Amino acid sequence: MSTDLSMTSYALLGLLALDARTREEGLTGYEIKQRADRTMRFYWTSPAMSQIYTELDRLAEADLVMSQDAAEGRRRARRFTLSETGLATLEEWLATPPEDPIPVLKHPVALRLMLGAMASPESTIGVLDDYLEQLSRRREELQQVRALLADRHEARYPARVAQWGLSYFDSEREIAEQLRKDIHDNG
Amino acid sequence: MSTDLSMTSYALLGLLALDARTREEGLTGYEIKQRADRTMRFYWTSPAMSQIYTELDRLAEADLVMSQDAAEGRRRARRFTLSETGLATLEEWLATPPEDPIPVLKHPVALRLMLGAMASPESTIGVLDDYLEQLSRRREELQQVRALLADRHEARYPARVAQWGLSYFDSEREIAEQLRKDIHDNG
DNA sequence: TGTAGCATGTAAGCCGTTACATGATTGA
DNA sequence: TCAATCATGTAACGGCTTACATGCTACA
Repeated sequence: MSTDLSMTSYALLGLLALDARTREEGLTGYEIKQRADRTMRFYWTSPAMSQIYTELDRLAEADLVMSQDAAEGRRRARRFTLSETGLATLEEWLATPPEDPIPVLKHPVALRLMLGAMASPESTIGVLDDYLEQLSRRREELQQVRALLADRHEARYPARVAQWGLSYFDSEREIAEQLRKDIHDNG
Repeated sequence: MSTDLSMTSYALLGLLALDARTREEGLTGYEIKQRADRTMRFYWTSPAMSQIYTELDRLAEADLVMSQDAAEGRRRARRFTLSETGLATLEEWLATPPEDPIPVLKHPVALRLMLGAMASPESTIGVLDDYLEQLSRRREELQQVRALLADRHEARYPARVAQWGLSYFDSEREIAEQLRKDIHDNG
């Protein structure tokens, strides 16, 4: 058990596990991508389609997922479900606390801000404004996801994660506005 | 000009640019790594030593940095400084607002929380507690960096970035505590 | 005298992306 | 009938990490 998968593998197993609670047929690679785009991208990444298929092949090879070709009449499709080994692997992973739980953050705006002294205050403020705009757009998207999950007891954990994301966006908005003002006032 | 470098390349150019304002000799790869470990890792990544050397070679090849072998007597070392082209490239990059300014966040704790329903509340709370502990450790480290920069006018932009990081840690602490309580109360 | 820190590099390999290619089905 | 969406895959490559290898210098 547990040939040490990548985080993204566990994430895919997780999406399958979540789905298994409400459906039986499993998910196609395409559908997994949609789920990832809708929620996972906010606190992880949404892997490229090609990677999802590659990853699913690898997981199938390791007997962590089972694939089943589409029923006749329908468009060609492979539907993936968690195997028992897959479920056990996922549960084992969940029970093992992460060695280094600090998130990896790659913040292009902060990177630029570091060099703000090399640019005009106006252009730095412009970058912050762009960021603020993107933030509110993203926040709204996530807010809609959150709304779909609200009050569904089985979805309370995903709802909490969405809440986390909203809180992050709010905090970013606040500090970006503060820094904007600071730069405006003090250069 | 501008053969489209990776973000990390710009980050390295940025570290060289910051250093150039107070020193003339430039930095060794080793010293760049130290700078990156001290500050950059909080909002970007601190690249592996091997990558820094590889990257510096590439930048030197493109005439964006100049390397100079150590003066005699000293231990063998290559010191890197920004070239004029390098400075121009960096300034051009700074003037071009990022196409997609949303940070990439890979949050292993949020990923696990998404699947909290598969584990016991106690174990999920344990993960959050570990996270909170790491957070406060990290916060303290950054606080010290921040303290070093405080009140030095030339360092006001790096100080702002540090401030940003502190605000992020604070926000994370708050939401993690809230969610911890929520899970404790409602499972 | 020996260990920690300074300093540089090569090799192998993983993870993930973009670009490309193919084809079926639905609905306007 | 034509575009959008569903659906799957291959190839090439970039970025970054770990592991490994080497050697000097300061200092306890």
